[in-house]
Amino acid sequence: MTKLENIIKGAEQHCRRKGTRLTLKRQLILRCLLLRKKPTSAYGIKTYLKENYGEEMPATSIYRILSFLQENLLVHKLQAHNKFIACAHIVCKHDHGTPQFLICQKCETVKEIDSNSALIEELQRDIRRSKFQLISPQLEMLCICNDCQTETATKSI
Amino acid sequence: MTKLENIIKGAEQHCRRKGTRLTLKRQLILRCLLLRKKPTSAYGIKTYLKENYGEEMPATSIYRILSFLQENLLVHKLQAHNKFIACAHIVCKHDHGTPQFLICQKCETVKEIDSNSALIEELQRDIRRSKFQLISPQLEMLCICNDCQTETATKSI
DNA sequence: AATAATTATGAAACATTGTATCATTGAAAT
DNA sequence: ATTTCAATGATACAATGTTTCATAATTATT
Repeated sequence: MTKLENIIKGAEQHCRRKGTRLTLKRQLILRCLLLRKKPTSAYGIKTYLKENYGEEMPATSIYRILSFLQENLLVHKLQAHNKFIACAHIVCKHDHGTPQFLICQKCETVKEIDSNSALIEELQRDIRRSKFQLISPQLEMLCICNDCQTETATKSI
Repeated sequence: MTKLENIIKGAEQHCRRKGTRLTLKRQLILRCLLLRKKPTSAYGIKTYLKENYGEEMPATSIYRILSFLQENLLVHKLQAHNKFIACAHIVCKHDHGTPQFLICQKCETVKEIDSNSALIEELQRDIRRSKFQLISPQLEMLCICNDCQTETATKSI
């Protein structure tokens, strides 16, 4: 079984456990995001579906399905560019505490890292101290990735 | 001198030091954000200008001016909702390391907090370890503020 | 199995956010 | 005074997201 199919199967199980359904359309959109790897906008998915599956899906449905996938922790929305990306931890026991995304501003590569959980806990303490309660823990950090760094360095010589 | 005028004066000095100019239009938009206090969209500013100053400003100009204010560290853009807010530290020696915003999802109140800088440094180390380089350090955390929490708690009784 | 109830998706129209391009105005500099 | 550069205006458009109402598919109930 391919890795992709394995992830899809994992996602199905995950939904079943939560009492929700990973319908074919939802599966299709998850597939897109898994294949694309890079963050993709809702309309980007629309185009991708059209070009690769001949499937015309209305924007409303795509947004709805993306919401479903987010609620079921299968997809993250990157606020920084209004784009979506498949969760990197669908088939591992990794918990979904506070995902942290490093986003390259040049090539849009995204790396989901796992900082020291003590660090995250301290951040949480700071938040509680300010009388706020974290509801959607997610950190996005706008970066330049190593490849793009060396690229520009070379160019400027 | 009012606090507002004091901040505007501070912003002017700040620009002068950087060799940029806080023109009247730029000042006007900064004023809006300082008065509104809550995060405001570009078009929200447009409406505000119209209603409160009778000033019709094209969207392009507003976006341009917001970019200017961001570059000059007078305004932050909150990625989470595509809205803008005046920097809380225009007239203090506070440095602009890594601003951290707690954003209430109900009432949109924003609190700019200052976590322990050791914490931020560790986050930076994690990033470097992943071979990324932070370029626009800013953390946005989606929360519920204390007021909205107690409000819903009361309602549910 | 037939029907009702619920959940999921489609379609159309629209609202909001953001940008590209080119023209115009205003300020600063020689 | 004229040139130059910086700042703003105007128009058109692209991209993102939502509202509303209709239809289809699934599940539950009899």
